[in-house]
Amino acid sequence: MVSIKDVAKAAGVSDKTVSRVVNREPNVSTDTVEKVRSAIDRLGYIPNLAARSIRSSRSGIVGIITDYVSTTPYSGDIVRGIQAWAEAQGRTVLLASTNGDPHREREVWRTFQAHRLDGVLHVAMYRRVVEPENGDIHIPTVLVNARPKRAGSFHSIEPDDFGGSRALARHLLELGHRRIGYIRLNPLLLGANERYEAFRETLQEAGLGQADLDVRLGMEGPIGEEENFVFRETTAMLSAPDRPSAVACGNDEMALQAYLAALQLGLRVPQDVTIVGFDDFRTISLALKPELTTVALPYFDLGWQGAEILDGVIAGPAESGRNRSLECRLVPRASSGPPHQA
Amino acid sequence: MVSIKDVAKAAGVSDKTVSRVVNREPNVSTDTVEKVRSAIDRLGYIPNLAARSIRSSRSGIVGIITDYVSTTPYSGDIVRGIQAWAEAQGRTVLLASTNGDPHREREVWRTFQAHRLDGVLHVAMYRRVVEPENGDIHIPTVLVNARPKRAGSFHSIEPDDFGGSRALARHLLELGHRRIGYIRLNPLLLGANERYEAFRETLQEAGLGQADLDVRLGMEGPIGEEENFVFRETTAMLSAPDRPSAVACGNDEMALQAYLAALQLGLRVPQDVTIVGFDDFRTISLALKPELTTVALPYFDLGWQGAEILDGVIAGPAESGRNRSLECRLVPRASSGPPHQA
DNA sequence: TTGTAGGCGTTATCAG
DNA sequence: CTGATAACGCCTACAA
Repeated sequence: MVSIKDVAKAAGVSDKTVSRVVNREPNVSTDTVEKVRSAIDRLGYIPNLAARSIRSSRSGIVGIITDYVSTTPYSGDIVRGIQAWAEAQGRTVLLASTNGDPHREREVWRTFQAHRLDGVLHVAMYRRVVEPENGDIHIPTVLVNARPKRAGSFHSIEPDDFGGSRALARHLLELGHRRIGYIRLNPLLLGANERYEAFRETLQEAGLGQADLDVRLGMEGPIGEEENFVFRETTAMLSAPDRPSAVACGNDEMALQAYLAALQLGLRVPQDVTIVGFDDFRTISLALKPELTTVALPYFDLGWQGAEILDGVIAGPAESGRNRSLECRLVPRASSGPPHQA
Repeated sequence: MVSIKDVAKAAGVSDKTVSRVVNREPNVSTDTVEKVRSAIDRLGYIPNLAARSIRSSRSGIVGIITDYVSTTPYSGDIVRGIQAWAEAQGRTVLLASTNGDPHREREVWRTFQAHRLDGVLHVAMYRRVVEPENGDIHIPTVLVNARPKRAGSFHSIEPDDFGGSRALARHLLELGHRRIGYIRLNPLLLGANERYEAFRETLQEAGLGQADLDVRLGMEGPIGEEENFVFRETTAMLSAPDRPSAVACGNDEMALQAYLAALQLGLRVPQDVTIVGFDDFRTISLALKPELTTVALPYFDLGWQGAEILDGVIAGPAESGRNRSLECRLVPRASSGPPHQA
């Protein structure tokens, strides 16, 4: 491996001078710079960052800790967002995952510490409350798609499921729907309740009563091995004589199953029944015909902005943790329309 | 930051002795080990890997280079497979992506070199032929889900699309189908042609003629912004008077659209028409009702085994690159059945 | 503008 | 079994 000394020898200068050129320090004659540059190119010298980080005790690396394999494969976008940011900054990203095992997580923190990471993004693949198992290891940390157990103990960034769900409900109201079905997500998911509550609340404010909202549980059980009732429940819901004119689903996967149930009953989307989802999981939302009206989860931006926040924490004094909320925008497509006039 | 010297002082031994204990070298008295261990715990000492890698010129880090954002979000499983292997080995994973930009890729290789990575896994998110842009940087490298442009220039590991597609065709033949539709993937994808060729060939060997196979192009155009004809073509195919009794789709997303087309025509799956996919993209294949018969792409294992191969390359002498092929298994579910007896 | 001495945290070598 | 010493590649401090 060619080192700074080799370059120095080849260029006929001291190693410190090479160092100066590499780090663009001032006070080096144009001549010398030229000589050194050419030697660097000729020898293919690349500075050893490990050696550099020993001196500066700054590695230029940020770590990502993820927990479970995603329920929504799309949540990998969070990681992409972080990466994109890191690349734009000339930083590097170290990746580790815990599989939800606290013991494993402590190991990861040790590894991160051993690499002297500048900061850590603690990413939850589904939105939830977390308590990082970092023992007594203090590395600037930001929680992404999660909030800390003890408010203020960490900076964090989350999607605004609540607002997104309100927008969705308003959309259906504006189209004229007055009898609406709702298929709930697994109650274990933090987003599940917010989405449902926002939806219910918005309809209530518009004057709809209990009886106008037909709520069914779509999934239940431990994450990753839940039972799935969506098809059965939607079929039941749409077979009833007073069936709703619109069905809102907790996410896009559920909406897919609602489509199948509706079609199997001979109902057309959206002429006979409006179906909407949540997440804008595009593999599904764009593959469905007609394409699915849904709410976009800003996964990429959660990652990117989370990284920005982390950068601030690394640089500045870490005041008490703040929580940032990211808008979830309504994405109106062809699966929603006015109710069928029976 | 507490260093090895602090521990040495606290334990009343030399720093080398601490080093011995940390690295589990032999020839240290139980007594000393005990003393050192306790000092380490007391002080919370964690070895500085950067310093270690300076001496040993081995970082213990492997890099992952990915190209495009996946067409199939499931292909993130390749990365998970690598990670799982790395974690089992006590190695760490550095992540970078190129977005398909050769300039960017050269930068990534420089960064990897700067970190003195032990090896690199060059991962393609859709299967294709690649030519790593590593300039004159020589780090042991294995291509995953891809093959090298110049055969033998790199080790590589790929899924056996061909074999998987044969298995799928045989499955349909065994069920008794004799008139079959096929929706082709974007021809730009390497897997597209293999899947189609294997399928056609297998049917031909079974005595089916040109007229028994109705082939349609499902997608076309640059990756990520292709035009999608699946719904339209499947609808046309299944509306014909001599419609096929089974439709094979290039992947599961296409199968989803084929379902919608069939249902909209009032056809039941599988009683009226069998539909099968490819990839076993479970977010779709398990959400479809009935669940989708498909072929599983061994993404996770591509990652894991790719990492194993890399480990061999790092350790041993790098003989000329070999290509390993991973089986794609048929996953029979409820969407395939015998043809309807008209 | 340039070079020298020394040290960052670790391990290899070799002597004790 | 243990420790002194040097070295890894780089940078800080200071001197020339």
